[in-house]
Amino acid sequence: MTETLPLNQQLCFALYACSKEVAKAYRDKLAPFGITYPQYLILSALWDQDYRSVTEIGQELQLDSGTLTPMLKRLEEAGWVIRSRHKPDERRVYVELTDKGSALKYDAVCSVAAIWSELNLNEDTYHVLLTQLHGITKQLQKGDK
Amino acid sequence: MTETLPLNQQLCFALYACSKEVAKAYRDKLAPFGITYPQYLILSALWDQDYRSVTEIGQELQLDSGTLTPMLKRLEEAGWVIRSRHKPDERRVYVELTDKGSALKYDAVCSVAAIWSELNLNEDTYHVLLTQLHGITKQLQKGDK
DNA sequence: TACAATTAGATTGTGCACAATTTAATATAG
DNA sequence: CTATATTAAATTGTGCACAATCTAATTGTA
Repeated sequence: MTETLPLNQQLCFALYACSKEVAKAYRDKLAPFGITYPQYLILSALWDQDYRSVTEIGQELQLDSGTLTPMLKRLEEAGWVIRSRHKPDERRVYVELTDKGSALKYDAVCSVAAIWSELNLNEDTYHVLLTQLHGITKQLQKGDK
Repeated sequence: MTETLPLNQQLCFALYACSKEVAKAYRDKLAPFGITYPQYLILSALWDQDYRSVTEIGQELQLDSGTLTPMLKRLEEAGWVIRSRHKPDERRVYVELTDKGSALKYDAVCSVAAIWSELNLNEDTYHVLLTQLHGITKQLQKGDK
Protein backbone atom coordinates (compact mmCIF):
# COMPACT_ATOMS: atom_id res chain seq x y z
CA MET A 1 0.00 0.00 0.00
CA THR A 2 1.50 3.28 -1.06
CA GLU A 3 -1.51 5.45 -0.33
CA THR A 4 -1.29 7.06 3.06
CA LEU A 5 -3.51 9.27 5.09
CA PRO A 6 -2.84 12.99 4.85
CA LEU A 7 -0.76 14.19 7.79
CA ASN A 8 -3.69 15.77 9.57
CA GLN A 9 -5.29 12.34 9.79
CA GLN A 10 -2.22 10.78 11.38
CA LEU A 11 -1.92 10.61 15.14
CA CYS A 12 1.84 11.28 15.03
CA PHE A 13 1.19 14.68 13.52
CA ALA A 14 -1.71 15.48 15.85
CA LEU A 15 0.65 14.85 18.76
CA TYR A 16 3.45 16.84 17.17
CA ALA A 17 1.25 19.85 16.42
CA CYS A 18 -0.57 19.75 19.75
CA SER A 19 2.65 19.44 21.72
CA LYS A 20 4.13 22.45 19.91
CA GLU A 21 0.99 24.49 20.53
CA VAL A 22 0.87 23.60 24.23
CA ALA A 23 4.57 24.48 24.52
CA LYS A 24 3.86 27.83 22.88
CA ALA A 25 0.96 28.55 25.24
CA TYR A 26 3.20 27.77 28.22
CA ARG A 27 6.04 29.84 26.78
CA ASP A 28 3.77 32.86 26.47
CA LYS A 29 2.55 32.51 30.06
CA LEU A 30 6.02 31.87 31.49
CA ALA A 31 8.02 34.44 29.54
CA PRO A 32 7.13 37.22 32.00
CA PHE A 33 8.82 35.19 34.78
CA GLY A 34 11.92 34.70 32.67
CA ILE A 35 11.63 30.92 32.40
CA THR A 36 11.05 28.54 29.52
CA TYR A 37 8.58 25.68 29.36
CA PRO A 38 11.19 22.91 29.86
CA GLN A 39 12.61 24.93 32.78
CA TYR A 40 9.09 25.15 34.21
CA LEU A 41 8.86 21.35 34.06
CA ILE A 42 12.07 21.05 36.07
CA LEU A 43 10.82 23.55 38.63
CA SER A 44 7.49 21.71 38.80
CA ALA A 45 9.31 18.49 39.59
CA LEU A 46 11.21 20.29 42.38
CA TRP A 47 8.08 22.04 43.75
CA ASP A 48 6.64 18.56 44.10
CA GLN A 49 9.80 17.10 45.66
CA ASP A 50 12.76 19.31 46.45
CA TYR A 51 16.40 18.20 46.71
CA ARG A 52 16.81 15.58 44.05
CA SER A 53 19.70 14.29 41.97
CA VAL A 54 20.09 14.97 38.29
CA THR A 55 19.32 11.32 37.65
CA GLU A 56 16.10 11.46 39.65
CA ILE A 57 14.94 14.61 37.87
CA GLY A 58 15.89 12.96 34.59
CA GLN A 59 13.80 9.92 35.39
CA GLU A 60 10.73 11.96 36.18
CA LEU A 61 11.04 14.18 33.12
CA GLN A 62 12.41 11.47 30.84
CA LEU A 63 15.42 13.59 29.94
CA ASP A 64 19.10 12.67 29.93
CA SER A 65 21.91 14.57 31.57
CA GLY A 66 23.03 16.05 28.25
CA THR A 67 19.75 17.97 28.21
CA LEU A 68 19.39 18.54 31.95
CA THR A 69 22.86 19.77 32.84
CA PRO A 70 22.80 22.88 30.61
CA MET A 71 19.25 23.66 31.71
CA LEU A 72 20.07 23.28 35.41
CA LYS A 73 23.09 25.52 34.94
CA ARG A 74 20.88 28.21 33.44
CA LEU A 75 18.35 27.83 36.24
CA GLU A 76 21.17 28.16 38.76
CA GLU A 77 22.62 31.22 37.03
CA ALA A 78 19.17 32.80 37.14
CA GLY A 79 18.87 32.07 40.85
CA TRP A 80 16.03 29.53 40.85
CA VAL A 81 18.02 26.52 42.07
CA ILE A 82 21.33 25.58 43.68
CA ARG A 83 23.36 22.63 42.48
CA SER A 84 25.80 20.84 44.75
CA ARG A 85 27.91 17.72 44.80
CA HIS A 86 26.67 15.04 47.17
CA LYS A 87 29.40 14.55 49.76
CA PRO A 88 28.93 10.83 50.39
CA ASP A 89 28.96 10.12 46.62
CA GLU A 90 30.63 12.84 44.61
CA ARG A 91 29.42 11.53 41.30
CA ARG A 92 25.98 12.81 42.23
CA VAL A 93 24.79 16.39 41.83
CA TYR A 94 21.79 17.41 43.92
CA VAL A 95 19.46 20.22 42.93
CA GLU A 96 17.60 22.31 45.43
CA LEU A 97 15.19 25.20 45.06
CA THR A 98 16.27 28.61 46.27
CA ASP A 99 13.81 30.85 48.12
CA LYS A 100 13.25 32.60 44.84
CA GLY A 101 12.56 29.29 43.14
CA SER A 102 10.05 28.26 45.79
CA ALA A 103 8.38 31.64 45.69
CA LEU A 104 7.75 31.36 41.97
CA LYS A 105 5.41 28.40 42.33
CA TYR A 106 2.16 30.18 43.13
CA ASP A 107 2.33 32.76 40.34
CA ALA A 108 3.64 30.40 37.68
CA VAL A 109 1.08 27.73 38.46
CA CYS A 110 -1.76 30.26 38.41
CA SER A 111 -0.53 31.66 35.15
CA VAL A 112 -0.39 28.33 33.36
CA ALA A 113 -3.65 27.16 34.94
CA ALA A 114 -5.33 29.82 32.82
CA ILE A 115 -4.38 27.88 29.71
CA TRP A 116 -6.47 24.93 30.82
CA SER A 117 -9.34 27.04 32.16
CA GLU A 118 -9.68 28.67 28.77
CA LEU A 119 -9.66 25.28 27.04
CA ASN A 120 -12.64 24.21 29.11
CA LEU A 121 -11.82 20.52 28.84
CA ASN A 122 -14.28 18.19 30.51
CA GLU A 123 -12.61 16.49 33.50
CA ASP A 124 -13.37 13.05 32.12
CA THR A 125 -11.90 14.00 28.75
CA TYR A 126 -8.77 15.29 30.48
CA HIS A 127 -8.28 12.02 32.37
CA VAL A 128 -9.04 9.79 29.42
CA LEU A 129 -6.50 11.70 27.30
CA LEU A 130 -3.94 11.59 30.09
CA THR A 131 -4.34 7.84 30.51
CA GLN A 132 -4.24 7.13 26.81
CA LEU A 133 -1.16 9.26 26.19
CA HIS A 134 0.69 7.67 29.10
CA GLY A 135 -0.34 4.28 27.78
CA ILE A 136 1.16 5.01 24.38
CA THR A 137 4.33 6.38 25.97
CA LYS A 138 4.81 3.29 28.10
CA GLN A 139 4.22 0.91 25.24
CA LEU A 140 6.71 2.74 23.04
CA GLN A 141 9.24 2.61 25.86
CA LYS A 142 8.66 -1.13 26.18
CA GLY A 143 9.30 -1.51 22.48
CA ASP A 144 12.74 0.09 22.93
CA LYS A 145 14.11 -2.60 25.13
CA MET B 1 -4.19 27.10 45.71
CA THR B 2 -0.54 26.17 45.88
CA GLU B 3 -0.94 22.42 45.75
CA THR B 4 -0.61 21.09 42.26
CA LEU B 5 -0.90 17.72 40.69
CA PRO B 6 2.36 15.83 40.22
CA LEU B 7 3.63 16.18 36.66
CA ASN B 8 2.54 12.72 35.62
CA GLN B 9 -1.05 13.75 36.35
CA GLN B 10 -0.84 16.82 34.16
CA LEU B 11 -1.89 16.65 30.53
CA CYS B 12 0.88 19.03 29.43
CA PHE B 13 3.49 16.55 30.58
CA ALA B 14 1.66 13.53 29.13
CA LEU B 15 1.74 15.31 25.76
CA TYR B 16 5.37 16.32 26.16
CA ALA B 17 6.52 12.82 27.11
CA CYS B 18 4.37 11.07 24.52
CA SER B 19 5.48 13.40 21.75
CA LYS B 20 9.14 12.79 22.61
CA GLU B 21 8.60 9.04 22.66
CA VAL B 22 6.78 9.01 19.32
CA ALA B 23 9.57 11.16 17.84
CA LYS B 24 12.12 8.68 19.14
CA ALA B 25 10.25 5.72 17.68
CA TYR B 26 10.10 7.48 14.30
CA ARG B 27 13.78 8.46 14.53
CA ASP B 28 14.77 4.84 15.10
CA LYS B 29 12.72 3.66 12.11
CA LEU B 30 13.89 6.47 9.82
CA ALA B 31 17.59 6.55 10.71
CA PRO B 32 18.39 3.73 8.27
CA PHE B 33 17.07 5.92 5.43
CA GLY B 34 19.17 8.87 6.56
CA ILE B 35 16.26 11.14 7.42
CA THR B 36 15.01 12.67 10.63
CA TYR B 37 11.44 12.70 11.90
CA PRO B 38 10.77 16.38 11.04
CA GLN B 39 12.27 15.72 7.57
CA TYR B 40 9.92 12.77 7.23
CA LEU B 41 6.99 15.09 7.99
CA ILE B 42 8.08 17.39 5.16
CA LEU B 43 8.45 14.47 2.77
CA SER B 44 5.03 13.17 3.83
CA ALA B 45 3.49 16.51 3.00
CA LEU B 46 5.13 16.37 -0.42
CA TRP B 47 4.19 12.73 -1.04
CA ASP B 48 0.62 13.85 -0.46
CA GLN B 49 0.95 16.94 -2.66
CA ASP B 50 4.15 17.60 -4.54
CA TYR B 51 5.41 20.99 -5.76
CA ARG B 52 4.50 23.39 -3.02
CA SER B 53 5.88 26.67 -1.74
CA VAL B 54 7.70 27.01 1.56
CA THR B 55 4.72 28.93 2.87
CA GLU B 56 2.30 26.16 1.90
CA ILE B 57 4.47 23.48 3.52
CA GLY B 58 4.77 25.73 6.56
CA GLN B 59 1.02 26.05 6.83
CA GLU B 60 0.46 22.31 6.70
CA LEU B 61 3.21 21.52 9.21
CA GLN B 62 2.66 24.62 11.33
CA LEU B 63 6.32 25.60 11.02
CA ASP B 64 7.84 28.92 10.07
CA SER B 65 10.46 29.57 7.41
CA GLY B 66 13.19 29.89 10.01
CA THR B 67 12.69 26.20 10.77
CA LEU B 68 11.81 25.05 7.26
CA THR B 69 14.55 26.70 5.22
CA PRO B 70 17.48 24.92 6.92
CA MET B 71 15.62 21.61 6.81
CA LEU B 72 14.75 21.97 3.13
CA LYS B 73 18.36 22.82 2.37
CA ARG B 74 19.48 19.62 4.08
CA LEU B 75 16.84 17.62 2.23
CA GLU B 76 18.04 19.15 -1.03
CA GLU B 77 21.70 18.47 -0.25
CA ALA B 78 20.76 14.85 0.46
CA GLY B 79 18.96 14.61 -2.89
CA TRP B 80 15.38 14.13 -1.68
CA VAL B 81 13.96 17.42 -3.01
CA ILE B 82 14.76 20.28 -5.36
CA ARG B 83 14.14 23.87 -4.40
CA SER B 84 13.62 26.55 -7.02
CA ARG B 85 12.54 30.16 -7.22
CA HIS B 86 9.12 30.65 -8.78
CA LYS B 87 9.66 32.62 -11.96
CA PRO B 88 6.44 34.64 -11.92
CA ASP B 89 7.06 35.64 -8.28
CA GLU B 90 10.65 35.32 -7.21
CA ARG B 91 9.88 35.81 -3.55
CA ARG B 92 8.51 32.27 -3.59
CA VAL B 93 10.56 29.08 -3.36
CA TYR B 94 8.89 25.92 -4.61
CA VAL B 95 9.88 22.48 -3.38
CA GLU B 96 9.59 19.39 -5.50
CA LEU B 97 10.39 15.75 -4.82
CA THR B 98 13.23 14.17 -6.74
CA ASP B 99 12.88 10.62 -8.07
CA LYS B 100 14.82 9.51 -5.04
CA GLY B 101 12.44 11.42 -2.79
CA SER B 102 9.40 9.85 -4.40
CA ALA B 103 10.94 6.41 -4.27
CA LEU B 104 11.46 6.64 -0.53
CA LYS B 105 7.76 6.77 0.22
CA TYR B 106 6.90 3.09 0.20
CA ASP B 107 9.75 1.92 2.41
CA ALA B 108 9.55 4.79 4.87
CA VAL B 109 5.80 4.51 5.25
CA CYS B 110 6.02 0.76 5.80
CA SER B 111 8.76 1.22 8.31
CA VAL B 112 6.87 3.74 10.42
CA ALA B 113 3.61 1.84 10.05
CA ALA B 114 5.21 -0.86 12.19
CA ILE B 115 5.24 1.57 15.11
CA TRP B 116 1.47 1.75 15.08
CA SER B 117 0.94 -1.95 14.38
CA GLU B 118 2.96 -2.77 17.47
CA LEU B 119 0.94 -0.32 19.55
CA ASN B 120 -2.25 -2.13 18.62
CA LEU B 121 -4.44 0.91 19.15
CA ASN B 122 -8.13 0.38 18.63
CA GLU B 123 -9.29 2.33 15.55
CA ASP B 124 -11.91 4.17 17.57
CA THR B 125 -9.33 5.13 20.17
CA TYR B 126 -7.01 6.38 17.42
CA HIS B 127 -9.71 8.60 15.95
CA VAL B 128 -10.96 9.90 19.27
CA LEU B 129 -7.40 10.83 20.26
CA LEU B 130 -6.79 12.44 16.87
CA THR B 131 -9.94 14.52 17.11
CA GLN B 132 -9.33 15.59 20.67
CA LEU B 133 -5.71 16.56 20.06
CA HIS B 134 -6.66 18.57 16.99
CA GLY B 135 -9.41 20.21 18.99
CA ILE B 136 -6.97 21.31 21.67
CA THR B 137 -4.52 22.56 19.03
CA LYS B 138 -7.18 24.65 17.32
CA GLN B 139 -8.44 26.16 20.53
CA LEU B 140 -4.94 27.12 21.62
CA GLN B 141 -4.35 28.69 18.22
CA LYS B 142 -7.57 30.67 18.61
CA GLY B 143 -6.38 31.90 21.96
CA ASP B 144 -3.26 33.36 20.31
CA LYS B 145 -5.08 35.87 18.27
C1' DT C 1 45.73 -3.83 47.50
C1' DA C 2 45.31 -3.12 42.68
C1' DC C 3 42.73 -3.15 38.82
C1' DA C 4 38.49 -3.56 36.12
C1' DA C 5 33.72 -2.52 35.70
C1' DT C 6 30.11 0.45 36.48
C1' DT C 7 27.83 4.76 37.50
C1' DA C 8 26.75 9.92 37.40
C1' DG C 9 27.29 13.91 35.28
C1' DA C 10 29.58 16.89 31.81
C1' DT C 11 31.03 17.90 27.19
C1' DT C 12 30.80 17.89 22.16
C1' DG C 13 28.34 17.81 17.94
C1' DT C 14 24.06 18.03 15.45
C1' DG C 15 19.18 18.97 14.29
C1' DC C 16 15.37 21.22 15.24
C1' DA C 17 11.96 25.16 16.81
C1' DC C 18 11.16 29.76 17.77
C1' DA C 19 11.59 34.92 17.79
C1' DA C 20 13.40 38.80 15.72
C1' DT C 21 15.50 40.90 11.99
C1' DT C 22 17.16 41.36 7.31
C1' DT C 23 16.98 40.90 2.32
C1' DA C 24 14.73 40.73 -1.98
C1' DA C 25 10.62 40.90 -4.67
C1' DT C 26 5.94 42.39 -5.55
C1' DA C 27 1.82 45.28 -4.92
C1' DT C 28 -0.24 49.59 -4.01
C1' DA C 29 -0.81 54.54 -3.60
C1' DG C 30 0.00 59.09 -5.02
C1' DC D 1 7.05 56.88 -12.42
C1' DT D 2 8.42 56.88 -7.65
C1' DA D 3 7.87 55.93 -2.93
C1' DT D 4 5.84 53.14 0.47
C1' DA D 5 3.76 49.00 2.19
C1' DT D 6 3.49 44.24 2.12
C1' DT D 7 5.01 39.57 1.34
C1' DA D 8 8.20 35.39 1.11
C1' DA D 9 12.18 33.53 2.42
C1' DA D 10 16.65 33.71 4.64
C1' DT D 11 19.62 34.81 8.44
C1' DT D 12 20.95 35.37 13.26
C1' DG D 13 20.64 34.16 17.98
C1' DT D 14 19.02 31.17 21.56
C1' DG D 15 17.17 27.07 23.97
C1' DC D 16 16.32 22.61 23.87
C1' DA D 17 16.78 17.28 22.89
C1' DC D 18 19.45 13.59 21.55
C1' DA D 19 23.55 10.53 20.70
C1' DA D 20 28.11 9.65 21.56
C1' DT D 21 32.01 10.29 24.20
C1' DC D 22 34.71 11.77 28.06
C1' DT D 23 35.87 12.61 33.00
C1' DA D 24 35.62 11.58 37.72
C1' DA D 25 33.98 8.78 41.40
C1' DT D 26 32.39 4.49 43.33
C1' DT D 27 31.87 -0.47 43.50
C1' DG D 28 33.22 -5.15 42.67
C1' DT D 29 36.56 -8.74 42.00
C1' DA D 30 40.78 -11.29 42.16
